[in-house]
This record gives sequence, C-alpha cells and structure tokens, in this order.
Amino acid sequence: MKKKQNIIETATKLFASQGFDGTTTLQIAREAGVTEPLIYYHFEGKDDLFTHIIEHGFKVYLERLDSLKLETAYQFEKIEKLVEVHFNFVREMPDEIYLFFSTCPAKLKDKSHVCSKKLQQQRRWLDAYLTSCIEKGVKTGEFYPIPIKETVSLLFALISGIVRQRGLHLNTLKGMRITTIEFCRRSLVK
Amino acid sequence: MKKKQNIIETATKLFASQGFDGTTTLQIAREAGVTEPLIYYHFEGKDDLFTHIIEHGFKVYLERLDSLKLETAYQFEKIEKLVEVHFNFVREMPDEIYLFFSTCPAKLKDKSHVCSKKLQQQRRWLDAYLTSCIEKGVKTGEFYPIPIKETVSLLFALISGIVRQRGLHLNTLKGMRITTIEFCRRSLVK
Amino acid sequence: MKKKQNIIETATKLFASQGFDGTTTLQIAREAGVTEPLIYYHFEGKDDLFTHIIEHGFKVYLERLDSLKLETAYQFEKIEKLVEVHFNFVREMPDEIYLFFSTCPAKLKDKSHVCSKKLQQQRRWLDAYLTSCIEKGVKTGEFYPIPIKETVSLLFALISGIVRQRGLHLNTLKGMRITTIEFCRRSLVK
Amino acid sequence: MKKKQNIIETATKLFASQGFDGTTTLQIAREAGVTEPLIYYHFEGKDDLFTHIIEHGFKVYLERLDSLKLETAYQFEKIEKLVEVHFNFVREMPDEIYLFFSTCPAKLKDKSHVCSKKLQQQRRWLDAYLTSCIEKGVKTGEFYPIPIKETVSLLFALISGIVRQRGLHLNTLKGMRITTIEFCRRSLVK
DNA sequence: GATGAATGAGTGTTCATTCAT
DNA sequence: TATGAATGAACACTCATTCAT
Repeated sequence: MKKKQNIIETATKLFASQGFDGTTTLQIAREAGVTEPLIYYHFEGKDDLFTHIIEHGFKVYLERLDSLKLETAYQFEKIEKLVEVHFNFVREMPDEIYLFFSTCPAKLKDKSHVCSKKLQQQRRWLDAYLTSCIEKGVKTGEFYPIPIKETVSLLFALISGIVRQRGLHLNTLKGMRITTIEFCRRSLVK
Repeated sequence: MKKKQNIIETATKLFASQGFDGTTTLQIAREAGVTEPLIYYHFEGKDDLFTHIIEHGFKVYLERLDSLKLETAYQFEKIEKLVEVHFNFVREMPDEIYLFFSTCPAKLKDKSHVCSKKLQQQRRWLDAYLTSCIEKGVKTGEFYPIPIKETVSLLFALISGIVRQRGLHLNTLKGMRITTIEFCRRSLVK
Repeated sequence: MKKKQNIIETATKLFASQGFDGTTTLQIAREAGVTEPLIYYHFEGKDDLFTHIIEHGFKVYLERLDSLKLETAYQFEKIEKLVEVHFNFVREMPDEIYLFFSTCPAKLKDKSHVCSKKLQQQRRWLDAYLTSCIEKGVKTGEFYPIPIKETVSLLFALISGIVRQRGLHLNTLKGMRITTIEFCRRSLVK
Repeated sequence: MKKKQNIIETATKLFASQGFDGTTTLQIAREAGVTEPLIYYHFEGKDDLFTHIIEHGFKVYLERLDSLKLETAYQFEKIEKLVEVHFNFVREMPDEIYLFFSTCPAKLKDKSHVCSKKLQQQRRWLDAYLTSCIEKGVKTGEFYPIPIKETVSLLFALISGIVRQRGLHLNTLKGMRITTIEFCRRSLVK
C-alpha cells in the first residue's frame, strides 16, 4: 500500500512540473520505484490517476475553503482569510494547487472531464465567495464603490497568478503574504 | 509562402489551446492544410517551430514594451501604460501572450532552451521596469512606502493572472482594464 | 470445489464464444466469481485449463461414440446413430462440441499439443467408423457404389458444418435431425 | 505500393491460420518484410486491416455468386453451380473464404462490425438462392417433397463444412467436387 | 482454498522525423 | 516547394503468471 502512495506522490510532482502530456507512465513508475503495470493495478489508467490526484487535492482544498464561511465583522477580513488560505495551501501542497490553477488547458476542452468539472466548481465557489464579500463591503461603505464583477475577476486573477508563481518556484519572497493583503486592503477599504 | 504562415498560425493556436506536448505535428499539418514534411522544410522540427513562434511573438511584445521607456511625470503612469500594453496585446495576439505566460513548464526545465531564455528575459525586463518605477515612486512620495520586491512580484502575478484568464477566455468583462488600473492606483498612489 | 466447477464452466462458455486467444484469465475469473490466482491453484495455466476442458468433453464424447460400436443389420443405421449422437451432444454440451469442431486453428499448429492430438484422435475415430460403414454398405449392395474416402470426408464435413451452425446458434430448426438423416439416406441407400 | 500488398497478403494468411486474436501486428510486419508503423500508415489499425481483407474478398466472392443468377432448365443445375463456385473459390482464395466461414466468433458478437454485416449478407444471399431453388424444385416435381428451410440450412452447413476442411488443408481429395454434387443430386432429384 | 499485490514480456498504436522523388 | 512512403523510438496499456500471506 505504500507503493500506491508512492505512485500518487510521484505522479503529482511530475504532472505539476512537466504537465500531463509531458509525463509518461514509465517515468512515474521508475521514479516511484515500481513497475508500470502496478499503476494499472491501482488505477484504471493515466487519466484515472490524474483524476484521482485532482479529486483528492480538491477535497482538501474545498474543506479549507468551507472553513472560511464564518461570520466576520468586516468583509475585508474574509478576503484576507481567503488569501491566507491560498498561501497556506500552496506552501503545504504546492503541486496540487498548481495543478488546479495551471493544468494544461487541453484537459479543460472536454467539459465533461472530471477535472474540468472540479475546476469549474472551484471557480464558482471563489466567485460566489468574493461576490458576496464585495457586494456587502460596497453596500456597507466598508469598501470603495467599485464594480463588483470586475473586482471579483481581478482578485481571482491575482490569487491564481500568485499561486502559479509559487508553484513554479519563481517567487519565494517571505513578505508576499502581508504585501498582498495590504495591497488589496488599500485598494478596497476606504 | 502562405502555407508557411498557415503552419505558424495553426501551430500557435494549437500550442496555446492544447499545450506543446498535447499537439502533434500531424494535427498542425492537417489543420494548416499542408503535409507534415512541409513543416520540416520550413522548420528544423517541432521544437524549432515552437521557438520561432515564441521568438516572433516576443519580438513584437518587446517592441511594445520598449515603447514604454519614455519619461513621464508620474511613475504610476508607467504602470498604467504597462497594464494597457498587456490588455492590448492579449486582445490582438491572445495565443502568443498566453504562451509566454502559461507554457507548460516542462519546457522551462531546460534552462538553455531558447524559450526558457526568452521567458527569463521577459521576466527580467518587467522586473527592471517595475522595480525602477516603484523605487522612484516610493522615493518621491508618489507611492505609499511599500516593499519594492514584493510589490513587483505581486504586479507581475496580477498581470500574468489576467493574461491567463483572457487567454483561456474565462474573463471577457469590458471593464477589466479600467478596474485593474484603478485597483492598482488606489493601492500604490497616496 | 464448486468454484473449480465454476471456472471450468465459465471458461468453456467463453472459449467457445470468443476463442482461446480472445478470452483472458481475468475475464474467466470475474465471470466465474473468483480471483485469478485461484485458476492457477486449480490448473497449471490457461493452456492447461483449455486442455482440461477439451479432454473432459472429449472423454464424454468418446464414450458416446463407443456406444455406437454395436452390430446392426444395416450400415445406414450406424450412420443414422452417428448423426443422432452429434445432435444429442450439441444439444447437451454445445460449447464443448463446438470447441472440438471449430477451435481457432492456431492451437492445431502445434501437432504435439494435447488438444491437437485429441482432435486428431476424433478425426481418426470418425474416419475409421465411417470408412468401415460405407465400405461394408457398398460391398453388400446396401449403398450405391460410391467413392469411399470422398464420402467419408463429405459426411464429416456435413456433421461438422451442422455442429458449427448450432454452436453459433445460427440454426435452431426442429426438423434438422430428421431432415439430415433422410438427406443422407436418399444419397446412400439404394 | 508493393509493400501494402505484402501486408494484405501476409495478414490474410496469418489471420486464416492463427485467427485474428492470435496474430500480432508485429508478426504481420515481420513476415511482410516491413515495419509495424507502415501497417498504420496504410490502415487505421489491426481491425481496419482485417475489415479490408474481408470486404475485398467478399466483393470478389459476391461477384461470383451474382454470376449464378442465370436461368436454368433444372433447379439442381443451380445447386451444382453453387457448389462449384465454392470449390473454385476455395482453390483460388483459400484463406479469404476460410475467413468468411470460420472467423473466430468473437467478431460476430458485435453485430454492427463490418465483418458481422458482411457475413450476414453472405448468409442471406445463400439463403435466398437456395430457398428459391428448392421451392421451385419441389413444386415442379424435380425434387423430392422435402422441407425447404431445413434443406437450405443443411446445404449451407455442408458447403461451409467443406470449405472449412479445405481451408484447414484437411481434405485434399480430388474427387470431392463430383462426389459432393452426386451426393446432393441423389438426395434431391427424383 | 483463496487472495491482494506485483511483474516481465508483450500488444496495438502514435510520434517526430527522414528520404526519395 | 511539396509530398507519399517509410521508420526508430517510444507510448499507454494488457496479459498470463507468481508470490507472500
């Protein structure tokens, strides 16, 4: 059973660093210290292995997101928490979150593919969360009178941009977390 | 010569939508209405075709970036221009810019690869441009006293996040351009 | 022990309907409700399982054939009995007899293979039986003066053709038995 | 283009002697003196190659059958011609006709498969031809008053049995042709 | 008796690439 | 320029079989 875990971890790392198409089952097997057929004993195929990784990582990710749904006095606090969750997640599971945000878009073409569905679900979740935050913040006067949809989209882009950077190990500055939060605060909070 | 152009355009579109590894030379040939060997007549191989696309797109991209090096009274104006250049570029050459920002990172592993070099060049250019801007802005008091490196990194993440979104056609709101600029202005300018 | 029987019955059905090469041990195991290694506990391998089926079916088949060796007043009665034995056998053990007559000939290439030997034995038995019948029938004037070898071969072809048809469920007419016998009678008996 | 023909001929021979599942593409390639990918250049895959063989052989076969549709004074003449066509065909294209009559029934399970369709077509053709013959023969008193359907089925079984024998090289007697015809004549014609 | 985990050797198939024309 | 024919190397995947338990 340790070998199955080996396969999963190796595959996650390789998919994140080389893409799905750029990673071969032989490579996964070798780096995991197993033979190729074992992958097919534990999973239905390369696609299924990928799906398993996405689904598992996504489950953990969603649990964290759901823990954010507590009431707060200020809307910005919710945005702050959201940013922090992503910083924490990318530190603990950098490959998984990188896959959510950067999977080679070939996979996304097939709308019925599990990955496609999960990623849409993620997008909808963040959208709903951010929209609610900003709408309230604008209404109560906590935030500047800013366009809702555009700001949601922008925050999503910012978060995914940062996650991608970290996933690629292009940005390892310690102060990013606080800088990002303050950057957003000045933009949003009156 | 029209066929060569066909190959380039088709390849650009396919690489952007399916990734480098997910696109075959046969697919490029068929969609471009030519035969496979013709690709090898015009280019040394699949890698060379990809390189050509990146280099050409990059040349145009750099020309636009270089046109920004004019003196301005305010540093934020430079950032504003930079954002605008990217919005323009992604509208005119969505596939090319998507490739710069999102190429499946397999290619990036080989640091000596032309693509890798170009992309690093891009990063250095933006880094230098933004660092200079923000340093000056902070020094002159135009900007808040913010950490330089982190803010540069954040702006880079924001821009690449937005470009990716547009490249994937996930975000087609008209107000994004002005919203983005105002978002940054409030964060940076006192 | 019921599981062993399950394996045998499932394998017989699958070999007959899909051929030896078209049937996998996994398929046999699944449809028999056991795991693959159990097949290897009871048999030496796939080949051995096949051999066992052929040999067992052949034993039953031969016993029936041997019961025909009783003396009869008329030679045609012996042919009639032979045809009837095959009609009975194909009704009771359709898969087994189908395998004798139609096994994908790949197996037959290896002349030393048990299956090959059994099938040759069958052929020799039928050959001897029919040759003796027809020779006598012709000599005594019961039959028309027909060429021996060719008629034997023809009757063998007819029987195997009918068995194949039934094994493939292509021919389920009730009157086939009597029609076949009368067809042969008119051809043979003066 | 000679190589394509090589592939077809080699594959025909191997499919006939080892079955579809028992023949590998590598084996076909080697015996045809080509490399495996060439098979995939000329055909879509192993299935397509098989289909091509069946379709081509079947076309020739049907052309011969269609040449039988001439009017004759006696119905038995039509049956005689039918038997002769099969004897000729099996002498000239033994592998092809063997495939029609003996293809591993796995293929036949998929009713939509081209092979399945062709074989059904063959059966319908022979059925219609023989039914018409025998009905007329019985009505005019040329034949004995025999059951139509059963006799058709029997003749089909006889022909396919003989073809199988010859395809397997189990029966190479020269007198088979005339013996078969006379056997049928005595059975059918008053 | 019975099984979950594992594998060496292959299987059909695809790919980027080449070559003769 | 342009292509039909061809291939070495690799690919995802399957198979019959084994072994520790």
